[in-house]
Amino acid sequence: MTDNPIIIWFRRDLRIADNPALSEAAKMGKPVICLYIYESDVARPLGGASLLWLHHSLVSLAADLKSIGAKLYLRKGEAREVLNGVIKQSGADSIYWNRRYDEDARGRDADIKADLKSRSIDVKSYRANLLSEPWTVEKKTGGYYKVFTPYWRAAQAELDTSEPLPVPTALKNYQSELEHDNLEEWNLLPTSPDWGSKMLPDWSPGSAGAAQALSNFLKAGVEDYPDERNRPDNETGTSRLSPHLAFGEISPKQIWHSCKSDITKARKFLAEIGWREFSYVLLFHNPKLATQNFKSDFDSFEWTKDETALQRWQKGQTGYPFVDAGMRQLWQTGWQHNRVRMVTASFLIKHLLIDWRRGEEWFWDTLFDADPASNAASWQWVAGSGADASPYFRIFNPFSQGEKFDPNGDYVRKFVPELSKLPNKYIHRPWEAPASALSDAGVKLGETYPKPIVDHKEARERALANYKQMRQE
DNA sequence: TGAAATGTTGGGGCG
DNA sequence: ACGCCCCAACATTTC
Repeated sequence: MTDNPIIIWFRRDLRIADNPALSEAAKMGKPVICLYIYESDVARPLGGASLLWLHHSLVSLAADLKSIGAKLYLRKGEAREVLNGVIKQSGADSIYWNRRYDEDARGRDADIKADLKSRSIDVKSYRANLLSEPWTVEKKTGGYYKVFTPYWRAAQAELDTSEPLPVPTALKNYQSELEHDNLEEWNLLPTSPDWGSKMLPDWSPGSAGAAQALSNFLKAGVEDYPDERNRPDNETGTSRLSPHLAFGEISPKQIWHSCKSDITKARKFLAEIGWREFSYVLLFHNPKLATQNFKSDFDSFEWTKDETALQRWQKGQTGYPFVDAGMRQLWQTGWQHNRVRMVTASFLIKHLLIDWRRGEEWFWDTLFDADPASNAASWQWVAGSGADASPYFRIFNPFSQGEKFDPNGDYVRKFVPELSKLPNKYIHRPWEAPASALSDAGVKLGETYPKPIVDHKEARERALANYKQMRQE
């Protein structure tokens, strides 16, 4: 056997446990070069929140690798050129990686694979971030599932829920020096202003943080998830694993395995893993999922181009406390509770009639968990343009949703502090509060907190009329 | 994983 | 005892 090194190309699989590419490379007994490339030629660059997370996740991965005797090499540039350079410098004769599924990355990976193979480099790719490949679950009549429930029923029979791979122990690190970037020089962290350091105390990027989040969630009781997941005022009601999953700091298989002792108890929670898998099926078969209506009848829909309204939604100044709390939670913490995502997205699309793609872009930029499949599929779900989508007439009421799922107003008070002294009765609808209640709470509508940007009833009727018209055309 | 309008039922107040 | 009205509570329909 030659002693030529193997390159392990890390992408969105920033972990050392249950990492097939890494484990397979370790098995070969050859020196390994662990490499992360900050690709400069991607179709859709990461958003600001994702870049911040990536920085810390890479720091964490480097430490994890160090603990098993390996170094993480960082390089910026076009993947093909970087890989060619590393091969030339190191004499590597193999490259292993874990697959990714968005069209741009898939295309690049396929080109690179063909090119390297033609030069007798051994290229191997693995499934690491999904429980089944998006092309494997098919209907009996052929084609892929476009409705979640039958998809998930069929998929569960085919999921790979085998034991997650352990952290490789016998890793032989490549010993010579290689060209290497300094992470700081990539400038992934925001400066002037440094909004990042305020966001991170809530989070711990990296595999250890992911494991901790999972353990906290399971301790709180996964059996309570079906109800508690709807309560944004309960900080332990959801797993908060989404950013960790998005960067591959934890694998869906590891999550599944942690629930294995009682799958029934965890069924609702695991169904959310199922939605993630389903989103990847949709993305795989619809590469333009983030920019093109899944249902083409929506192509004729005339969205409004109200920049002021868009900005008020983005900054949490719509005058609907529950919506504003959600948008401010996103801006301040890089995350928004799932129940609230449905409400804020519905508000942008249906109350303001703004194109779902504007919302998708905003979430892409501001969410730590921004994911090419989940983000696009979920926005289309709310718009009604997606597969198995929310029906056009489903319009979330921005204040009754708050009253139902944040009954004590704790969530609103946390993120919309200027309303915090309002009594529960009016916390979700300050425009109905009598003048005395407002003045007692120090609220001046239109000054300290905005009046509703649109009237709910009118906006609802307008949305129904517009959607109805589109269906008739 | 919706909201609102409309329909139905049944108890209680009351003449 | 009876009919009538009101209305809450629940069910069904519609968007």
